[in-house]
Amino acid sequence: MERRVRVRFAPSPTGPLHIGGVRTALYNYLFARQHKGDFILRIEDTDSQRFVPGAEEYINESLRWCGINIDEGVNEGGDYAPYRQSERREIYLKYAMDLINSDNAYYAFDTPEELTSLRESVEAKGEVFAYNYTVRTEFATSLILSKEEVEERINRGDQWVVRFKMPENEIIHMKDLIRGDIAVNTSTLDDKVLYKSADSLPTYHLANIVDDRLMEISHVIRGEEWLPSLPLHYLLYRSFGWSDIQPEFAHLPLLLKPTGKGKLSKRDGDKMGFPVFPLKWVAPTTGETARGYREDGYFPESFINMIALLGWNPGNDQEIMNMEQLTELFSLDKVGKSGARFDPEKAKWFNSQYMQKRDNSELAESFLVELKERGVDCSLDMAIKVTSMIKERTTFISDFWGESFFIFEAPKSFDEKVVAKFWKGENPIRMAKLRELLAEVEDFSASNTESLVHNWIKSNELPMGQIMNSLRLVIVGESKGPSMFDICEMIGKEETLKRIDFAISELA
RNA sequence: GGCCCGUUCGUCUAUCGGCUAGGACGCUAGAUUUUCAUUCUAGUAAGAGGAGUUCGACUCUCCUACGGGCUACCA
Repeated sequence: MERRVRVRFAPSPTGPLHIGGVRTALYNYLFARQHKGDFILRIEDTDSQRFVPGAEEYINESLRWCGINIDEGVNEGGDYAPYRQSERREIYLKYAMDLINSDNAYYAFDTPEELTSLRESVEAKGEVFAYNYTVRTEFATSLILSKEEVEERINRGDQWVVRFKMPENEIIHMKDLIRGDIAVNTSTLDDKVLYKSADSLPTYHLANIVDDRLMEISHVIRGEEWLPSLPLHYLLYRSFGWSDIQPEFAHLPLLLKPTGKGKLSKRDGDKMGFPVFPLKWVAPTTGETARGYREDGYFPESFINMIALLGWNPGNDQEIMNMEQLTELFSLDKVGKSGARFDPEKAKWFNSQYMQKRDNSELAESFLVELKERGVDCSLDMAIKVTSMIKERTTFISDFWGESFFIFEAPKSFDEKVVAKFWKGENPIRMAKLRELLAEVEDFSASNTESLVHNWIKSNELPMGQIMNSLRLVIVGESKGPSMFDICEMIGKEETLKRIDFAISELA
């Protein structure tokens, strides 16, 4: 019998959710949906030192914005609650004790300070310090201390940790859904801390394995940075006797900087001018801010489409896909093995694609918000007309104003280069004549003015380019924008004539 | 340093032993347009290097180089 697919996204609330984290969440979500399984959000807040207020809310809001729906989680609840590890703390100690009782782990009484200084002195000699089978008997641990001594130390309040007793010289064979078979010799691994008495909390490794088991997780899909700890996780499952029901693993390639070395970081975004986070973030303590895709004007569909293709593809040339299509097409064996450099230019291209698909009235409503802020009075109807006129030339809604300001306000100045090029010879006189012609026009619709003006140009054998560019200079102030007749219709007869008059007197 | 993972156009990638190596972004040129942009067309550009297996290798194996990750009482 196939077991029910249950996957989880398990971020740590230590700050804003990174774009790579969103991708991990997305792949988990797509996998769950495709297999009619469950997508779980588990908050891994076992590091009391690094906890950041607001980070959990940020994670939830980010996923909501992306359209990644959570089946079970801190806000949604579920049969396996609680989903916040800090609320599950009493669970973990028992499992840590089980490991000690089965001789797979042991108490260690050395303090972090002792270890740091020891590590430093060893490294000063150019050697590598590893807390493993070669040295563990040199420390105060339950491996060498008598049972009574261990109890006495614990009772008198000495701090302790539980460390995993990593086997010596054993080859661990693992399977990764993306990378295939992997083997590691346990002698290269160390005795990881699983539980710490200082805050009565487990470390990631213990909490993760215990919760994945308890929550009946079927597939662990996570970032490649976890690959080195996969042998430990295998060994933990084995020590608990859960090897036959452990989840399958898939380690995702990392997101790399657009240029240079290393993985994508907040600094890259700051330096190159693109967001690294889905939403804007304000650090609660420092007040430091980081821009977000939402605030930068990206559509969530576009954002999702873009990150979905970072490290995965459907195997054909299709690039524009919505969540339903992604769900249908997603496959772990089409996930790439190597890290993907992030390309901000392509991100923009995706948004312009989605811009064209967007409904005009929806876009217009967003545009109206900006117009209002600028003190521009505009009806929804008008905004829709403007939108349909300019959207094909934009990537973000924030581009709208720059592409349409001349519809809402007359030019106060005129582009010098365009003036030099077109406001010469007979053109000023021609504009005066054109003004007379337009003053007589009753029906100011684009189609009517267009045919009238074109006829006038033809019958008088006037140069089309000179006339139209001069008119554009007069009406817009520079050499850009959609069809002149559309613009004239939009601003109306009165305004058109006014602008011609103003330009003639101003440029005289 | 050690361990693990990876390596096709500048970037994201297709190819699962037969390739004249395909698509997209970007860039360049041309066409369309009254302008700018859009759009369309075309061009640019890749299998890290070396051995081996094979009739045949981008695809499989090994070595080297390079890149990435991990190496905390962080996740």
